[in-house]
Amino acid sequence: MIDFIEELKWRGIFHDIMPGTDEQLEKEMTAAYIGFDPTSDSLHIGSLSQMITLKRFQLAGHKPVALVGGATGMIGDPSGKSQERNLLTTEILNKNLAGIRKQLEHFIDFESDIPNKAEMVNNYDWMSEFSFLEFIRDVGKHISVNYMMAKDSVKKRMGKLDDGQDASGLSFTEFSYQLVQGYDFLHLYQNNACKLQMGGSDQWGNITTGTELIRRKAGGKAYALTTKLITKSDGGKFGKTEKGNVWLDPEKTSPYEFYQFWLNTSDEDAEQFIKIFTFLTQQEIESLIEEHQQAPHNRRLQKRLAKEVTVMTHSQKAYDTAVDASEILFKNGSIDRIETLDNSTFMAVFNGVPKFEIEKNELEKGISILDLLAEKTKVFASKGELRRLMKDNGLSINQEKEKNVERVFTSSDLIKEKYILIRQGKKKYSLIEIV
RNA sequence: GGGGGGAUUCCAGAGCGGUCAAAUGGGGCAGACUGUAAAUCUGUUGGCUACGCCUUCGGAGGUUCGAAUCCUCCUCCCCCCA
Repeated sequence: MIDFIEELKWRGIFHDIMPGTDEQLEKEMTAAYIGFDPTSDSLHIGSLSQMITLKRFQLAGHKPVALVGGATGMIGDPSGKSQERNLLTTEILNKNLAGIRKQLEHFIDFESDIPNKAEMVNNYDWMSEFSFLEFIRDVGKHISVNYMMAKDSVKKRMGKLDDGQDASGLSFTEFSYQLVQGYDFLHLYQNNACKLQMGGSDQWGNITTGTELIRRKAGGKAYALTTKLITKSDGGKFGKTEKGNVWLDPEKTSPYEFYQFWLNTSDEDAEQFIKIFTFLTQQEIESLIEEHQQAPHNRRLQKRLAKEVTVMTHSQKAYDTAVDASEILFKNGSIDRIETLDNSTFMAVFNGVPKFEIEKNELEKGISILDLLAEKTKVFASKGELRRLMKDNGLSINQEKEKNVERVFTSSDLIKEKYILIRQGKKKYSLIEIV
């Protein structure tokens, strides 16, 4: 059996642990849960490492429990937030829960007939039954306000900040979040024999409220394990691009963009990420790192990382298409190559590229480049921006550099009889389609 | 309640009657180099029918030939003393 904690440690994701956790894991098959916040209808790659942690836990012979926060999502976790959160409506929450369930099922085995098959629970199922009075009598009585106020996530929102400014304060609703999450742990401890809660290091406070509650109310012993929050070597926030979050839902982030995100990982981060986000063995990873250091320009590490994560998240097919698209868009992307693509491949390659439309007859009349790209379509925000780009030699039309501001377009400029391909700089494509 | 300071272009932050579409830095975009990396260097960064015109310096008025700059009122923010 794989030593789960050792595994997390060499992968560099281990953060903190409550004493006794390792003994518990050695002693017996243990159930552990991680909570997922339904703040959106898809998880993004920030949650990916948590899902993988659950998966590793399962591979180590233990039983993972994925909790979707139907109840806690209604409240909002103050951890890591400097401002009071807006509440989600029930309708949005339900939609989000459904989306997240689907993604969790894709990663973790909830189906097969193994003793440690995964379970999914929704804390709304037990919290919605709770009356306020019952809750404050049965749960609130066991935890002191002093204890709750000592949490970092709460302290940061009260009194003065380091720079002397007043903290933003937090509502009773957010203050009570940790109790609700703590109760989840108690509930799962009592009903699902769940003895361990895992989460990001920002969850430590919430998790220990749970173990405390279990100790006081059930007289039981429960454990906590946290993983490091993933950071980038340049200090930027992990999982964000200019376009925002990188989502696991292919509708929100196309497999091509997803693949590109991982491919563009910096050298230092790639060494870290391949350990965290793949199931490759230590030997495999070490030899990859060594290969990469020998010939960094080949970017073997990034390619392998991107492959593993894309196949795992989407599919082998989606990965193949993403690689094809990358080849076409970055390497030998001659216009002839693009012209000879069949329609479905063409659409796959340009899936996720912003698309703009133009009336057929406008093009037949002939239209100037400035009007086409900055007036009729909004490929560029202003004509000035487009002029500047052309002056800097940064615009390509159908893969040919274009510097002529007077250029006029007609039907003869179409590729595949209905598109004009615009490229800004090296990698930013847009597609105009006639309608 | 009393006293003081401030609001400037994406952000930070100069400007304090004409030479201001507004210094400088950051960020963005592009070019060179390269590995679709990092670092570096270069250009660019309100709009347009472009050697000119239009819209911008919290909001509304006013003084002036001329205002981001002066005056009045309003809104919001911060600091100090109670």
